[in-house]
Amino acid sequence: MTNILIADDHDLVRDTIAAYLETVDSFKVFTAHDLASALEVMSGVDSIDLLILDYNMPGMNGLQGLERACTSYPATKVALMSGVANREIANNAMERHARGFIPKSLSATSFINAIKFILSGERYLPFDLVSSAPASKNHDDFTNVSAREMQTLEQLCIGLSNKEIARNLDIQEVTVKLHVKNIFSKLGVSNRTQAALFAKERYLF
Amino acid sequence: MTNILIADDHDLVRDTIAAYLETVDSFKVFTAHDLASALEVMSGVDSIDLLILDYNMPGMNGLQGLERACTSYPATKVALMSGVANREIANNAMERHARGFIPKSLSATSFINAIKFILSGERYLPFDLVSSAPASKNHDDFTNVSAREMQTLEQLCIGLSNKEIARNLDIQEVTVKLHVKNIFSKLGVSNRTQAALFAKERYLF
DNA sequence: TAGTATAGTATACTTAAGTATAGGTTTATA
DNA sequence: TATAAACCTATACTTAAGTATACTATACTA
Repeated sequence: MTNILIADDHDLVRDTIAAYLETVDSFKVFTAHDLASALEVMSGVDSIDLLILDYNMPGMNGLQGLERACTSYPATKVALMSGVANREIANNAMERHARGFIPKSLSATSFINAIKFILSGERYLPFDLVSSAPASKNHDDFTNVSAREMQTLEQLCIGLSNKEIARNLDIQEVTVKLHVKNIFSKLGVSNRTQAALFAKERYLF
Repeated sequence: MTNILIADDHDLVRDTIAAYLETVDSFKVFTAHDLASALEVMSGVDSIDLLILDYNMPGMNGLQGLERACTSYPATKVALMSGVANREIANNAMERHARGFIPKSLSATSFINAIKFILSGERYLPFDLVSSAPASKNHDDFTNVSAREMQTLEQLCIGLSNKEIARNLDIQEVTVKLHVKNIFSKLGVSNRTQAALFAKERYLF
């Protein structure tokens, strides 16, 4: 027997999905109308295999609710469901260890398939939401770079000249040159193009 | 009744998959051992709903076989199957209108789910293959750039100096400068850093 | 309080980048 | 066979980029 807990504040949506899930397969479905009551159900039932959280639901607070559920019940697979198929939300959710992102625009059969996928250990993200997914930032290579050098690097990353950067930061061009030179040695590159590419590859700006 | 044609040159793999598909659901499964015989079956049967092509199979010729099948039978959903879960191949296949990419490392239940997904109109790509997928290239902004200028731009995009580019292309530095200047005006940028960023943003190299 | 890091400036210099004009070759196309 | 386009080179020049050393000033820290 597979236990599924579905949490959504829209009664109609939640209950019809629950009813549908119980008809098509041997699922035992629990429901909740917000995050608090969802976590309450979690603590009362022996084991929920899959927890489906609505993104726009009291207590969710963006992706904080997702993280809270994931850390509180690591054995349970947690998926996020949302009415708007936002790419950024989906990617952030997956980065925060969601097992799946379920847009409500999905067809009923696709919805079932997605749930089966997640239950079988796969992670599910609709293809049209991942066709160009931005990777996460990597700040490790920039720990030695000072604040002012960082501002310089930021302007360098849009292809500005030293003179333009000096004007924008309201300092002399020689000072910019100094910052630029320090950036090179700290990043291990040898010119401004390499520095810009280096930062961009690590999705700094 | 749903018709599925599975084409793979490994008899054991193909026939066990076919047998498995017929047991779990109401699928009518056809088989082929290479692309030529697959297309032959296609022309003989009224309608194949899903065609599964093995990437390493006689007649495939990389992704040419996929394209051939897609264009010859636009009404049929075509998925690519491969023993090695290569990200680049998967993305290229999806760009070439494959309805799914199925790594053979998939579990049996996930395999079934993937097929159901594709049959229901979704497109399927395993999540671990898309966690940081590069977007599709955009060549529109580079139609006026000549071949030699393109080679120059490529080296410029790794932060090389004019002198280094000249050495690599075995031409004089002045020629490189000419190419670089032409690149600037064609791309509408004003220095090499902007040119590199411009190309990178469009995933050219 | 001496040391260290960041930040800014100044002067001076070398090298690279970028612009401009002129002229040459090959190759494909009208 | 012109005529264009891509490709390459030469000379000459201006500006930007990058390096080096030396000198302030502030703020934090051992």
